[in-house]
Amino acid sequence: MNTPRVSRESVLDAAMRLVEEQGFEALSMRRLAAELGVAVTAIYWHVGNREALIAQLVDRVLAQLGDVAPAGRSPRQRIIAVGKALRRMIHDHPHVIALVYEHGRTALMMLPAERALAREVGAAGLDGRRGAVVVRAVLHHVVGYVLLERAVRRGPEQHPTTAELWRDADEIGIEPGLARELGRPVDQDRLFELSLRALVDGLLR
Amino acid sequence: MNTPRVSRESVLDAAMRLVEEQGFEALSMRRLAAELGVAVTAIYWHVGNREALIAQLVDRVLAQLGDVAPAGRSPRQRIIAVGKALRRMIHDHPHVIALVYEHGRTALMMLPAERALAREVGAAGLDGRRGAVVVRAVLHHVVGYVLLERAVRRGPEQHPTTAELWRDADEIGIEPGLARELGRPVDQDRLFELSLRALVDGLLR
DNA sequence: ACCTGAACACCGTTCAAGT
DNA sequence: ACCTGAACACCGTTCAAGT
Repeated sequence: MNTPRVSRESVLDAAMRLVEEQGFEALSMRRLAAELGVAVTAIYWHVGNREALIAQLVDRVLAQLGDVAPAGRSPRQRIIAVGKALRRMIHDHPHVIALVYEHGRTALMMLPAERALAREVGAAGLDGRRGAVVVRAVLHHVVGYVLLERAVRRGPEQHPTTAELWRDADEIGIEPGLARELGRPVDQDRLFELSLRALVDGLLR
Repeated sequence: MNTPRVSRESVLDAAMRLVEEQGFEALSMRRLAAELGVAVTAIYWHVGNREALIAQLVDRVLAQLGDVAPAGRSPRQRIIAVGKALRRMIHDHPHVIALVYEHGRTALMMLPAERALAREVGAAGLDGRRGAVVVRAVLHHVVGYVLLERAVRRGPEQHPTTAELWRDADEIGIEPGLARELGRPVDQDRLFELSLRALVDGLLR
């Protein structure tokens, strides 16, 4: 009886490395096997099939993520802080969101932040119905924003550049100063913070 | 000289049908060929390779989408109307967003709505810098919201159901009435409209 | 308990060859 | 100009067989 060549953990480790270094689409059973120096079918013994492997990867990653820590004096400030922390957390683990999104477990990823928001909203003294709307609206705004950031960033070098798209804008009734501004690249950090603040202000009014 | 068996258009038609009926992942060159009753390689002659095929599909779909029509009396109402129309448009073409998202051309899909928003924001009398923030914040909110809706809807029947997730909430400092409310299913239409209104209110203040 | 090898049914893509 | 067939390098998965 000789020691096992791989284990569930070593398979997950290698899979995680593959995803982090080469992206989600590089994760194939055969490449994984080659990486581990083992026959493809050995992997199946340890983790089941590909879908199960990904599920276990998602579980592991979600466990690592950790809670978001709110900071600030007023409930309003703390709600905004949770939103910013959530975005930062997702940004710090770009491979995670691909994995989680592709496997349809976004709702679970958002749960810690949802709870943190619920605490702050409760502290702000809102009743259940109005409070739930605030929690969910903020949560949706933040996560949706990050998903879109990802989608747009992934875009190829656009054939028509952003500036060109707005060159003819005044001909179709768009104010020139506005068109010029919209032709510039977006400062995502600034836009995120401004829109989050506006949303929270609108919700707490 | 006999007539061609397929054309660029017939290939795109068949590909579109495949995506609409069986989803994006069902679109393979070989299946497409089988559907058309032709050798796989014939497709390559007409559309290039798979990536090029998808690009042409995206172009065609974006051309079909049409503009969003604003309605309402005040600029504020019209901005909200554009946001709602954009979400409806994306919802009406669920296969489109998969295609566009997967191919990184989300920014182009948003352009008509962005222009409609720019007109309304200009009419509201905001200057360039502030107006651009409003346009982009609303646009990001709406599209991000829809992307997240998609992600969450795709989630498998969660092992822990939503209600269970909030059962122990009061033990970790969450107000019971709020926890009960968060355990209920989300009314997406209502939440979308409320959060959009709040965002616009916060932005126009 | 743990691993291999062969086999099956799929992929996308290239290339020489046919009409 | 338009299409075929063979070939190559990939996939995920199952199954019988080995130790």
